[in-house]
Amino acid sequence: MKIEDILSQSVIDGVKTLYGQEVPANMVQISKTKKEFEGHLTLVVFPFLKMSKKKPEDTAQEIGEYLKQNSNLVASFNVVKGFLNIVISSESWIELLDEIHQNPKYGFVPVTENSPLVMIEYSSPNTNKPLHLGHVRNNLLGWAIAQIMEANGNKVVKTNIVNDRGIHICKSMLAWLKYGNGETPETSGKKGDHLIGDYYVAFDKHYKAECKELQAKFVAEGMSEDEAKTKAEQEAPLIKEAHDMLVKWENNDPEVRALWEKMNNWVYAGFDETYKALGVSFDKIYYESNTYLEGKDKVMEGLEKGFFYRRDDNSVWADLTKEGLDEKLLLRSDGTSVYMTQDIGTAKLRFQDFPINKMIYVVGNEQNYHFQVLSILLDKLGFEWGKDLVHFSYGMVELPNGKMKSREGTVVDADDLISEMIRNAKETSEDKINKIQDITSEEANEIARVVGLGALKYFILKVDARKNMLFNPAESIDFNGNTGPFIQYTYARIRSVLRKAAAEGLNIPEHLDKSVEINEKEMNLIQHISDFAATVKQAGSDYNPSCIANYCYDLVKEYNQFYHDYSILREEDEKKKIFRLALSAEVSKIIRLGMSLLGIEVPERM
RNA sequence: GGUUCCGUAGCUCAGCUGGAUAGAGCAACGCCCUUCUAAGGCGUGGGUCCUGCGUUCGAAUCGCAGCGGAAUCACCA
Repeated sequence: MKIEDILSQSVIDGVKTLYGQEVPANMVQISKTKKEFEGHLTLVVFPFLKMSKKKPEDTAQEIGEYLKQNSNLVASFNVVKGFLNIVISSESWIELLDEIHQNPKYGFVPVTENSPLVMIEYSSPNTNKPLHLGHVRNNLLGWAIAQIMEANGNKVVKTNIVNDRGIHICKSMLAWLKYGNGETPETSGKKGDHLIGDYYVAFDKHYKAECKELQAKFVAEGMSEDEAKTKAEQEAPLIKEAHDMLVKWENNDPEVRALWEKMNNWVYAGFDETYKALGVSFDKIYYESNTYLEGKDKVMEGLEKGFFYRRDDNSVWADLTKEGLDEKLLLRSDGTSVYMTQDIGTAKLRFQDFPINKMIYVVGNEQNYHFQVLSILLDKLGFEWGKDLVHFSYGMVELPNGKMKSREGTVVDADDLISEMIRNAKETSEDKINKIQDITSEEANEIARVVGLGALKYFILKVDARKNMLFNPAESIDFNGNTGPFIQYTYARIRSVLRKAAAEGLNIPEHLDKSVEINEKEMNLIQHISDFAATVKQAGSDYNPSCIANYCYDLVKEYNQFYHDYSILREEDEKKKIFRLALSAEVSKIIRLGMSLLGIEVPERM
């Protein structure tokens, strides 16, 4: 049981004994003591003044004395204004550390058969271009939140809905046919997704040229600039051809379908490489080409029940003005479905496939409105989890001169970024790696991979997911300071100390010796370690990986100060030496667990 | 215009279920490698927590208003 909780109960008992009044648990505010003051935990006594009818200092003194008498946790206390600073006994701290020591997955709630099932949708790429930095943020957040949900005792199904059909795919296909000369990933040496992406860009280039020409022609015929532009964009031969191709695709034209399949497979092979490099995976992948026709029947059902209405032109709409939103189109006048219809259909399929208790969509904040609507619609249509579906909405990744725009070529490509990070890590480590004598070049490469990715992942995950974040390609991601490698480095250093200790025959006992005298810094470290469980819980309820990242950094920073102050292996007092090794081992364990929630690997040496 | 989100050091970000003198990293400057891995530690300088009003013993944190920025409001996905 947590020290705070036990102490909190003692405070409740104390107030009752002293002032004869029951206080609700939420009135007991216990927080960590600020660094400037002596003590571990601080009770804010202001809420009790009305009961004690005394000055804050006197009230705090009284409660402090009660606690010291009645709780064996409390070693001493001091009062500063209305704050009661409590020093927890060193024995209690060691007991707590021992408890953590016994539990190799401290802070993780085990998943059982009866655990709720959470489905997490993330990644969800289009198959017409390679993944960029925005997708990287999505994938890392999706993976991290999946790990965090699992650590909080949920069964997790990770899913991906691949947008593999539509006009954008046809654009790539058309450009490949027109300008490709039969180029393949094999003949060109390009990754499949990059190859297709190049043709998407090629389409856009030629299309723009056509539009410009046409626009000039229409203007010459007497149209206004704007009118001419709109008309040109609709009438350009290339876009018409692409639309024809889409119609053929929908009519199952064998040639178009074969080409579509061939090119999509190239893209999937490319995506798989990127996913593998990022260390993310999925349990179930849905393809829009299989699901885009779903959802119509659900809409019709809603129409019959009177949730929706049909306009004169035959289109179907939901009126959400009562919910403070607009009206939303669900079926076009030609009866075909739109994005929203598809998402309803996908939801239906998923519910058939899995007994979902909770659905989390990891999708950018540009779609906040969409998910607000989807939630209401699913609820109306009788999906139990519809009302409280979670849209894990994350901010855009911005560049110094604004957003990434694929058409303007200002995207940061995921594959390029990953290999750049690994290369930088390799260069950086070359200066330092000679500290480790016996290291093979394979191991050096593996370290560079782990560190490079660690830097990238931590850089993205440490910032609050809701906020837009800035990435400056000119200043590549750092390896010093508040970074992934800093945390990884601390881990590797602890592991090195533990290896040396083991070589000396020093082993950490199964149960820790409670008679060791420990100092303030050590107690603070134990307190910090024990906070891990609460942090994991908070990350799970707030859907917030960044608090795990910040927790790891704080812990590592504090450990580094400890590490700097004491030479563990040179310590004369054997008991103390063992205790410090045990403490270090627990720190390394927590770092490993915390980083695993972020999908960041930790190296045994670096 | 409606809705939603954001605004904290020169830069990138923490802190936000109200609590003590608002924290890190980067950048600048100065110390510390014969000492378990210096990707480290210590120190100096740097703040109108966008503004105003309100609630409160107490506000960066909560409420309202304003200013500034972003997203969205498609028979695109």
